[in-house]
Amino acid sequence: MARTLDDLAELSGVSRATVSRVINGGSVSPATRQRVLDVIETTNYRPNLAARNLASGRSGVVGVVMHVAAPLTFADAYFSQLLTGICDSLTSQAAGMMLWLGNRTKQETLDNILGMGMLDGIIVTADTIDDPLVDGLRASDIPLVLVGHRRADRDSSYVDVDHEAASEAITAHLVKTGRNAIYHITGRPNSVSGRDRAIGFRNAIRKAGLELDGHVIPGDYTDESGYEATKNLIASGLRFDALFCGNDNTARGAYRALSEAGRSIPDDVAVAGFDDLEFASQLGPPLTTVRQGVDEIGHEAARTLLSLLENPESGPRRVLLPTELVVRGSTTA
Amino acid sequence: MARTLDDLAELSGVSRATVSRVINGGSVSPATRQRVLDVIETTNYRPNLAARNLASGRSGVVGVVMHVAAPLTFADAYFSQLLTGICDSLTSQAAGMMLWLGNRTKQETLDNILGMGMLDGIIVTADTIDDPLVDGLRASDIPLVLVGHRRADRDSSYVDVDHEAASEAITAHLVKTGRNAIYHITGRPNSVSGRDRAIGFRNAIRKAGLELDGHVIPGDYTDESGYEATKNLIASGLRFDALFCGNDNTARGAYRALSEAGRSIPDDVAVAGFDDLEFASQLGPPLTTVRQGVDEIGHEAARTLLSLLENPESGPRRVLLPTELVVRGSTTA
DNA sequence: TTGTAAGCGTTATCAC
DNA sequence: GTGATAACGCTTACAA
Repeated sequence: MARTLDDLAELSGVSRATVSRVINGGSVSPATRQRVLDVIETTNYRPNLAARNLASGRSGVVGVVMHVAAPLTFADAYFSQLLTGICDSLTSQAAGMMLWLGNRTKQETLDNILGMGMLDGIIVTADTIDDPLVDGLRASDIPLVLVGHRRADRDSSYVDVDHEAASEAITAHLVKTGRNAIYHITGRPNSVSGRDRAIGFRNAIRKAGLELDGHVIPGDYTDESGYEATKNLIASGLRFDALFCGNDNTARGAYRALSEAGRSIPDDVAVAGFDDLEFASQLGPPLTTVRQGVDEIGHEAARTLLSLLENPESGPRRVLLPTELVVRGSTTA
Repeated sequence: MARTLDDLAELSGVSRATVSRVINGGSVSPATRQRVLDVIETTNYRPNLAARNLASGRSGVVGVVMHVAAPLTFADAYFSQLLTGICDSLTSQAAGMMLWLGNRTKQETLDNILGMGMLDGIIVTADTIDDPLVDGLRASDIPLVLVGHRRADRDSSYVDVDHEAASEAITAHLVKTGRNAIYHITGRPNSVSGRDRAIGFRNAIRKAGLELDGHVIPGDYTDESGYEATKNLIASGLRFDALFCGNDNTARGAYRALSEAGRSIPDDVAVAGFDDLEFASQLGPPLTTVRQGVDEIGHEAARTLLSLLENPESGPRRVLLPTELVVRGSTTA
């Protein structure tokens, strides 16, 4: 069993350089190429990545960093789906991936990642707005694609959806269906998506000329926060006929609180979410929400990074994926 | 900014070999060591993994392979928790990890993984009993730790819990609390854990001298399978006073069916699960189940592999982690 | 304790 | 189209 290029070279009676050309697609005569390919086939040869990396400067391995509070990582289906999407795309492109999960301190993780010293590029996602790790990574000279962390600066590549526009759209839908006392239970404080969704909500409410003051209630993307916020709102005695929740989880919590209070959805209160997770369509009534194809985001992130590596000169990639407003029974009769 | 050992050597006025010794803990005089360390500190040097790997034969990177049907990967909290545990342990040991998710064909994945040619070892988990990928990996000469895939052969290292004993224990608990028409809704066919849990169930029933024939109903670990199986059982008109479900998800489905049929838990039917996922304690009534510390399994898998790499001569590691019977309201008044 | 030098398995630049 | 040959950055005998 051939272990090195030299073995292959000897077995096929050519030089190592020629074997390398066969493998990497240099110009070789059809006859020799075939001969070498046969030998490769029968010997079950596998190139040594480390050596290849050392000689060429690239490794075929990209890093995936999810700098997210540990328990949160998979509580929210967002991250698992994202990881699945990225992994899937990368594998099909024959690129390896190294993974960093959780949120250790910036420096520790940074040393760890950069110390790897062999990553062609990095896909990074983080949940807080000003994540020092993201900044540290951006400061390094390794190609980077941010996910769900859109930046205003001109030199970052990112893949994201337009949370702001989507939120404005779904809020406008609530307005259009006749609601006029609309509240928003926000996502996690300091999260990029939470902030942007709240902005979209405010925009829509302002455009509709509706009351905004006190209509933004802090939440944190959990079922519980939706439940508590809704319960408090009910207890406050304020009139409300629609709830735009930071995500589907939060909406599910709101359902519970409304049901306990005997308020009917959508007759008394319309409820809208964000994400379109699997359970959204199975709630009673089915939840109106914004669908963002999370695995598609993952795929696109991988594609984007690979294209960036392929062609680094062509400047940063800035990809905004479309969302879809999914209207179901929770907002319309 | 120093990029190579040679840079460091020059800056600190010693040879490259000495710098290498400082970094890898060879014998160096305190004075020179300090001098070199200072230079390393100020230059923010990071060793090149590929070169180190090429020269030493080890990379500090382990592979993690989860050969599981894609949609299943994170539907079951088991795999996410496992991954989190592994990742956590590995990172804290300064070991990198490469990840392969999903279940592509054996050969494709195998080429991909082995072709990496730089992994020090692999942690592999798969859901089916005879996974060819697992066999392919075992056939390679790379150190391997199996998770949830205990093997009888004498030369595999694994980390698992004793599904069989745990199932026997929880079934015995049902017997002891006076149940005598006990049914088991199994886990996924061909899954290692599903098979072992069913064996444990059978053992307990036999020892109790109860009826076993027809009492093992096929399920697949999903909520739905629990719901359907229970519904059918009710429809069949057969008397039953206890249900041991393949996992907590399945038990949740059973709850729904029982509730729809107006049967009370635990008065009419006792229900038991397996896993002790977060929701188990929040069901009404709280679910009696088996707790297996999944993240601990992940930690242990990482530790085991690292120890195996450290000391390959000392033979395979075979770790069975303890489980805990958690008795709650679903089986006792 | 320290330095010298021989690899590790590729890729890539030359000549031929 | 093909073959020498010099990197790539590090580890590790072996000498000194």
